[in-house]
Amino acid sequence: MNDKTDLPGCPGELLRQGRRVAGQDPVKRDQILDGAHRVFTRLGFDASSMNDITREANVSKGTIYVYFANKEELFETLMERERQRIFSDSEMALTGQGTIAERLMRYGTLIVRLVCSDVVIRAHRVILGVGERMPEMAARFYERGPQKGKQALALFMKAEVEAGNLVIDDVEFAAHQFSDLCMAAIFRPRLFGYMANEPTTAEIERSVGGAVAMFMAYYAPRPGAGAA
Amino acid sequence: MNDKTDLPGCPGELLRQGRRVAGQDPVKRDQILDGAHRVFTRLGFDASSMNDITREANVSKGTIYVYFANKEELFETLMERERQRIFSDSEMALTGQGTIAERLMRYGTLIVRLVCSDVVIRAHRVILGVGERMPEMAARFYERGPQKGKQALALFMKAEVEAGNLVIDDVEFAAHQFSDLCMAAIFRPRLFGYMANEPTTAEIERSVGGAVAMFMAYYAPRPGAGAA
Amino acid sequence: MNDKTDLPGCPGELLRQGRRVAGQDPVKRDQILDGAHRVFTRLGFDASSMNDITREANVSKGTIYVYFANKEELFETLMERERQRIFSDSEMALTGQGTIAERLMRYGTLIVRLVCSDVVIRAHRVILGVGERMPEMAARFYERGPQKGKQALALFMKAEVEAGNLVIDDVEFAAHQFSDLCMAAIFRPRLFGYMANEPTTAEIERSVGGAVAMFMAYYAPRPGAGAA
Amino acid sequence: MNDKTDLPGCPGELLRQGRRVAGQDPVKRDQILDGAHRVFTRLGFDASSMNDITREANVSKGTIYVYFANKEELFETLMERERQRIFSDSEMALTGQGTIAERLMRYGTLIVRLVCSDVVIRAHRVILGVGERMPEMAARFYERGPQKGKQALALFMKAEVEAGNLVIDDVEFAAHQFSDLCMAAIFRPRLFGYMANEPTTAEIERSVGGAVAMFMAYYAPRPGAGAA
DNA sequence: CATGAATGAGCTTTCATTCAT
DNA sequence: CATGAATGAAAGCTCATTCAT
Repeated sequence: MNDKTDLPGCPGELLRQGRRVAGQDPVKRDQILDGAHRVFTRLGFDASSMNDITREANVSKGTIYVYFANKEELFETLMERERQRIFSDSEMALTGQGTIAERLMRYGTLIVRLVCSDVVIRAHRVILGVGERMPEMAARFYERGPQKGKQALALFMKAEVEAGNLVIDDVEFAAHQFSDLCMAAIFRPRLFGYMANEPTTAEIERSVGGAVAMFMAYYAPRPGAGAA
Repeated sequence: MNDKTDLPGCPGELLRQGRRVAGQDPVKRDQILDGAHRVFTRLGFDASSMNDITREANVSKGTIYVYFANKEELFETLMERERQRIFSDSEMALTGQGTIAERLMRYGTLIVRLVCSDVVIRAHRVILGVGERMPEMAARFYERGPQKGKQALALFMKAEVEAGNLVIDDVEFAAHQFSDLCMAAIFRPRLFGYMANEPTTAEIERSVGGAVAMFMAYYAPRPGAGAA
Repeated sequence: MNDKTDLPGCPGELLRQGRRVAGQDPVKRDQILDGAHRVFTRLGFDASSMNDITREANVSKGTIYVYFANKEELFETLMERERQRIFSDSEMALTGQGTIAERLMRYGTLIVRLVCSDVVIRAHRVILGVGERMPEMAARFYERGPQKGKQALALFMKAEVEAGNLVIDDVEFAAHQFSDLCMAAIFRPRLFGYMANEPTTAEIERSVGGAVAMFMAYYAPRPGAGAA
Repeated sequence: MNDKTDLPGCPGELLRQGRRVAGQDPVKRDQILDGAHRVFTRLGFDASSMNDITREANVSKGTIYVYFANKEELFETLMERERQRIFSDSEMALTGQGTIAERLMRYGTLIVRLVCSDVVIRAHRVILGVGERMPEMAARFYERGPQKGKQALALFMKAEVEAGNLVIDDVEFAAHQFSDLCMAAIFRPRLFGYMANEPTTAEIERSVGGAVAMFMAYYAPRPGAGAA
């Protein structure tokens, strides 16, 4: 997954050749992004001032503008980085040992813990908050984030269907169903802050357990019973 | 000095009797809220200026401040109004004729069409965008909006469980499951703008149909087969 | 002292003829001035809003503009009224029984108590605060207020000089000297708020007593000693 | 968010060491104060807008807010500076050669010329104009300004009393008396703008001369005559 | 390169004044 | 006449961005 070629923070090939980039310090760049992350997730895009970021990142104003053309580019770069961090290894859970149910359980547990974590929920809110004004960015976040995880899940399902272990007509749709079922009573309450704390392991287990049970009841062929 | 309503002899008790302030024009008030709605959903809270609203609502700056103490109060009032508008009659769908599946189908169709509509999705984004800074407002929106609908659904399920038509251990949880299943492949893509248009009737039917099928397969007792 | 002919609040002859004045209610007019007085002395001219006055006077905005053309005219009218109230009867103290010293004592006591009272000190501050922008008004306030009192005092002195009881070259100057001596340690501290409370009778007595003693020591001819 | 100095890495301790804020330009600071002085003394506190000051000081709006947190702080800083400038060396006049009368004459001349100068009278008006709303500031101005001068005078008198050259019971009171006597016919008319121009040398000489004469007549022991 | 002082457009909010009722 | 809702210019203040050092 070579996402790097169209990072918003690196607008075009010029950057990798011209003198602006020469000598840029990736450590300082990350330092800025780290500060920006704290500020943006706390205040949202508009309410965050470049001064806030400057203070939080412990760099000067001018320095930020060396690394990022403007506030929006800084924001987009940051969100790109966050997306990559968040959704980097969700598919891992599907590989490995165990029954289908066990592997689904592992996968569901991982994504619920991940997606409903404080940091990810906050990132969601920030992105959604500017979704109307930066539509491609929000769409891209979804496409390369959650959507990607579901594709991996769909591929897994497709393999199991072909192996005769599952009976699913539309695996992409089923992947969506399973994912959303896993966080059924969690994701939206978390997003709105109605559920203040990260879900406990017990809560996650129960939710994902319910999802797996329901999913298997419907999609796993039982002797003498068709599903879809 | 702090003189929002511009009423000199406004004795306080009168204010809280009928309309909010004696002599205020509810039509103009709604006119302001309508303008504010257009602006806020387009730009989000912070990026919307009072001037934008002034222009969109076709009232003067001062007039807005006669009806609303400040930008935040205007926003909160608006969001309250939107919430009430949106989630006023979702439970209707559950009453009326038909089998359980038919009624669930009706309910699911209604909430998906509603919650995933452009206007509601935009309202969600706006609220989520300020969720970090106005946490109670976002939480209240969820509690009195989506949460309420789910409670009605849970009550319906409880009745059917008691009638022996469904076998459900935790109806609240099951209500969440059903709701989220209904919009499985729709809500999140819509929220992020990945799915640009409102779902078609066909898409909704398919999604809700899948949810009903899965739900019934798991929670409706079949002769000789236990569920939970 | 027919001051009424050039009251700022009665701009010209038109008012006394045209329909604007016909039917104006002097009670309501005073009601407005009373409210304005409370507000202006509390906040100063600029920081007082017409709404504040409206609230304090318990009249509507429009009503104020029936009686006064604008904020400035209201202010000037008020200050004119206050001046007349304050400095109406200071000369009384000089007439009546008693030695020169006794009468000076009476006069001094009266003006110190008056001029250093809370209400007059506040009026002073308000007028001085706008003195740069409404110079004629402030000057007129002084001319027809304090200055007038001093003229009465000078006349008294002149009479006593002619009677051979005092030896004074320039009575106007001596009147100033006596007046300022009376409030020597009081007026300026009061004006700046350094002396928070109105002077007590004892303080006044002492201050005026000192003034009289000093004045008499210098200006009253003693056998075998010339003064000025 | 609240970011007056625009310094990101401004660690707090540095701020209170030398100049107020590391890197701030004292020349520009004075430039702002000079402009503010012109505007404030012309219009008073409330009627002076930050834009006026901006224009008069020839700096941008933002720059003012780098040096001063808000309008009030700018004003207070300015008044503090003016106070120090005005009342820095009034006591000098008392030291040096000459008889008591000569030294009093010198002192009186100096303070009258100073206190009744255009610039000081204007400063008085501005301060008094906000005295009701910033009482401590006005009181402090008096305490550290005029009051201080009088204390020096009182000390001088005390020394002369102890040397047997004067007979004064309460030197502080006498100092007030002498001071106010010096500007008897000048200070108040000036304050109200009734005396439009700064007093001439002749006027001052006469006024102070009268004060010295009166003061000495009362407080200087003459052979065979007691005073108080 | 890094810095942060300077800019000025633009923000939210206030208020003297008007005028339809 | 009295009322007070409406107006819109102007207030204090912020902040993304630039640029001399």
